[in-house]
Amino acid sequence: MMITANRLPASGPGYAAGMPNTPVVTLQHIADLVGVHKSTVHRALRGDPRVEAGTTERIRAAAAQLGYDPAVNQGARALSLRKTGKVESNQLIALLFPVVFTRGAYFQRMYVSFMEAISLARYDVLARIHDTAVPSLPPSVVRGDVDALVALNHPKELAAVQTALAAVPAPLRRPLITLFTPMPGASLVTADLHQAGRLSMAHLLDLGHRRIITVANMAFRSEERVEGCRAELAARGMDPDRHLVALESDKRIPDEEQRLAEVLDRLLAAAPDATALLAPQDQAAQKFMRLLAERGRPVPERMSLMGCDDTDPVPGPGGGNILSSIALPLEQLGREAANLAMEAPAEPRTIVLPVSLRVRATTRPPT
Amino acid sequence: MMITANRLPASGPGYAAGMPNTPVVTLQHIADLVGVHKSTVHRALRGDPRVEAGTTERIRAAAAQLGYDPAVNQGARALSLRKTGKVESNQLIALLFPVVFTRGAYFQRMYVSFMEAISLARYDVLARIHDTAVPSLPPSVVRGDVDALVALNHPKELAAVQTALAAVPAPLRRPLITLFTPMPGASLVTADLHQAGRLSMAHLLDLGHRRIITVANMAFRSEERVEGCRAELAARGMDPDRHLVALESDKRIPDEEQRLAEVLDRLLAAAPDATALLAPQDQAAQKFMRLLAERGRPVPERMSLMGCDDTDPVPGPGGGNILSSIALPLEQLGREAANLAMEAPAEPRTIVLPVSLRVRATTRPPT
DNA sequence: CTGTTAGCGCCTTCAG
DNA sequence: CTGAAGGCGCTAACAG
Repeated sequence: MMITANRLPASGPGYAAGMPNTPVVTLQHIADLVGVHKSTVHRALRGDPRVEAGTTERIRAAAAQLGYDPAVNQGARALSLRKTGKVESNQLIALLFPVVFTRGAYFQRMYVSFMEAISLARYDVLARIHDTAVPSLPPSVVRGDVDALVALNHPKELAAVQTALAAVPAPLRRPLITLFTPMPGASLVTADLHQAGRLSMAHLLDLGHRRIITVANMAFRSEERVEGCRAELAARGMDPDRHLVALESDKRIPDEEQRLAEVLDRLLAAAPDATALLAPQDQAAQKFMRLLAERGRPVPERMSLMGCDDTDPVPGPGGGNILSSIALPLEQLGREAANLAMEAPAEPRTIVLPVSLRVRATTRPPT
Repeated sequence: MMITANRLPASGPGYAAGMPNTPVVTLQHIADLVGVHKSTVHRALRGDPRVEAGTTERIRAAAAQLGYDPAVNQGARALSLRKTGKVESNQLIALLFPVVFTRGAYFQRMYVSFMEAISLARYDVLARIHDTAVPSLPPSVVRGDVDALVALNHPKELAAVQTALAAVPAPLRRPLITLFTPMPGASLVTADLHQAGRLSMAHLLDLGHRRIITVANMAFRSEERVEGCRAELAARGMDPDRHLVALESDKRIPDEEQRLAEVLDRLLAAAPDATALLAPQDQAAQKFMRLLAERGRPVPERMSLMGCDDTDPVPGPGGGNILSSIALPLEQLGREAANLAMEAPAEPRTIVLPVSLRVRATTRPPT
């Protein structure tokens, strides 16, 4: 192994111009100024009641005067605390996510509320795009500089994160919080996707649909959603296998448009009498809508269509969104993940948030 | 001053379950294993040629075997290096931005390419939402943990950042890179907004427009854009004051819709014979379009309209974008900011990227 | 109530 | 070519 020397250029005159040459203030400096020992300074600044009130006062004043900032010497503090096994919060949460999620409203809505919750508490976010190409953990995480990790990704990548995390020394290891995908030993923040399946199925059944098709593998935990669909059928005493046809899209087809067309054609072949399509995501719903029209099944006249997530509106003639969908509480998911991360609970916890049905114009009784 | 004890819960059994109890490996551990002094280990791992080749080999093997990770003990290294005034890169870039920018395509496009460039180089991003409500610098920045800061904000907030930065001890202070807004002593990455003004004005003049109205204070550095407009007129030997009417919107009006309506009414009153409107942003353009229609001046029949930024499409009847605009290289801006930050140049540098005209359907010759 | 000491892990200088 | 010692700034245990 090789420790690469990766030096930073020293702050040059360009930045020094007009900038004060503030030195690094240490406890010793304050001690010298007040005329006490540095450990007394340490105790005074921590509010140790054993220090005489007057001394504490003088020390605090000196610290303020010198501009002492405990944050500056966090490194030394962490080093020292390691001796006794204590860990101090750095007010920093790591967030790992794949590149693909940076595009699209889905992730953005969670991300923004996550950032807001973090910033509100005066924490910071260590963001890293985490792909299989970059499987390593950020140095700050390895160093134990973060209070917790939040990871949003597919199971395989999450497993890689856990493996990497297992390799960091136990005292520096921090809790992991995943979004949507449960991982053993990690906290989980998710939406009730089973309920999402039940609600969408209930809506279509209430409208009178009896042959419904869906794609089983497109979004996070699609299987949970499909299970919910089947559970709703079962709860009504109906045969899931008869009323719901779920097929998987072929992930080997790189082009999304083609992939959707291919699975749609298979679905329609398997259930030519289907009257409703459950799309696993709004984005896909929009595309399915066009594909269905091309196949002589315009939505909603000849086919009802439901999205999921309620993130990407399908504008109708009036400009408003016409897509019936299941709304996920994305903002709340981001917030809950942030709050859980800042709590950094010693024991893994699971938070499941409710979803809600949004009935709009793409669903109607079958003709 | 008070150093608040902000302890983290120790990693509990929940996380330890199935997790190896990896200890923190230090140079001393390797030294013990190989039977040499820890300073020899240090030298060997750094590739110091003075160490005997065989010894180096054995030390490296031992390090690998124990799973030594230099990142784990960065804190101690930084502490020690402080003695000699050296600074080591943490592969970490701070990014400060206001909440408002997290919504909308404008920021997102820059942000994603910024993150991608950073991640590609195996760096990380320390993200903080920086508002006037949270004027302090992240502890990691104060501690000198980042290699550079990138800040995207309005001049007042940027000034606050510089003030806060001036207060951090000189050896821990890192270079600042701003986007769009030049600050003395900081690097700048921006688009050629003067050119944006010239190009949009040139386009309208070429179409035959002679009375053009615009808003002077809505986007970043609007004044530069307006100056460009005037420069184009001057370059053609035309009187800027006669052909261009620029007014400021009233920032005290909280509702954006109302604010735009108010300035539009003033503009139309000041130049009733105007045939074209230059909107400072695409988002505003979309709203101006509706406001103009309401005022009996439909775009483009009775009024030509240009956006700026080319971020928010205005869908036409065919679904495609119909808004003529000036495209800013937002992805490139993000990338350049990232690269500049990772270079962390000692001397401030300025990067100005070109913009380009996008002619679409909202501009046509005056009738 | 306050001072002294040792040590967290590393790097560097000085000895040998 | 390798070892020993000192110190970065902090905290905690031990003296007084």
